[in-house]
Amino acid sequence: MHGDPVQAFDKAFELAARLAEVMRHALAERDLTPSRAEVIYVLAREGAVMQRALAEALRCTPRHVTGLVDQLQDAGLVERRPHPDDRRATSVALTTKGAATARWITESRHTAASALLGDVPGDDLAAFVRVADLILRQIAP
Amino acid sequence: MHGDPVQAFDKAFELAARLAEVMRHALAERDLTPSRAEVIYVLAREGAVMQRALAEALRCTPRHVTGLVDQLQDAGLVERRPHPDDRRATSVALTTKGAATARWITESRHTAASALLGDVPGDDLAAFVRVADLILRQIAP
DNA sequence: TATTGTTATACTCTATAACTATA
DNA sequence: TATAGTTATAGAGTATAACAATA
Repeated sequence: MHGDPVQAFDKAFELAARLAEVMRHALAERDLTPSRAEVIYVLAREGAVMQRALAEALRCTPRHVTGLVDQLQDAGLVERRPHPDDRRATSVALTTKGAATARWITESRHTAASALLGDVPGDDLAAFVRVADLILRQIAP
Repeated sequence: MHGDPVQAFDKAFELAARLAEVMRHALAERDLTPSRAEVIYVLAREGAVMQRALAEALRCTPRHVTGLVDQLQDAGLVERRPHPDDRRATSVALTTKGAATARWITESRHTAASALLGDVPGDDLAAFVRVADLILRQIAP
């Protein structure tokens, strides 16, 4: 069974479902959800960001961002600040605790990657990334 | 950047999120959700199945199966029948329309697999499946 | 008039707990 | 007493629409 597209396709979906489950479970340890974690990830990468920009980054509605930021703010991970140039807008940024959570996420990623993939031959990993990239390009938004 | 575990790990998650989104979108065309589609998939593979067994196959609660079967029954895709040996139990099976939907799912899978992976070299596909299998074994339930 | 964010409302997916009918 | 399924209830995630303040 070498290189059957349907087999690889099914495998990708099975992997998708299981990884999502594992990720939800790991994030729950810090009372995070995939969406909340993505907010933290975006803020760690980009610094202070308008809620509107968050909605675009997460591809969700502004209303939903309000809720996510509410939750993260209640948990002390982010803070709202008035936008310096536009008094309608709200700027969101990580708190010290939020930055620590971002580091925890990064470390967990590295730890899990080593545990799951540390023994995989480099050529196989490279092929995996090639195929994944190809799929991602073809289903790009 | 040949064979970085963290890169492959991140790629797997990105792929997971996008494929889930694509699948939800494709299934919505027939008013299906991933869970409802999985019920159909199980029934297509195993024939008539007790609701209790469905709950185990989907790794969800019996209560949730009640709801899923209700929805699929309303849509005319499955039917409930009394279990021949146990009057407490309910047996669920595909209707003719449900069997047709199962075939549509299979065809869609093949079509999408060809479109997304038809041009990928066989060796890369095989490596992709190898890595995916390795990850799946390590995070097995 | 258009845009930022919020309040109000609702739908879907999923879970726990209590209950009924059977085993 | 234990099991199969259902009713009742609840919580998370997400969406649309109407509205406030500001641009």
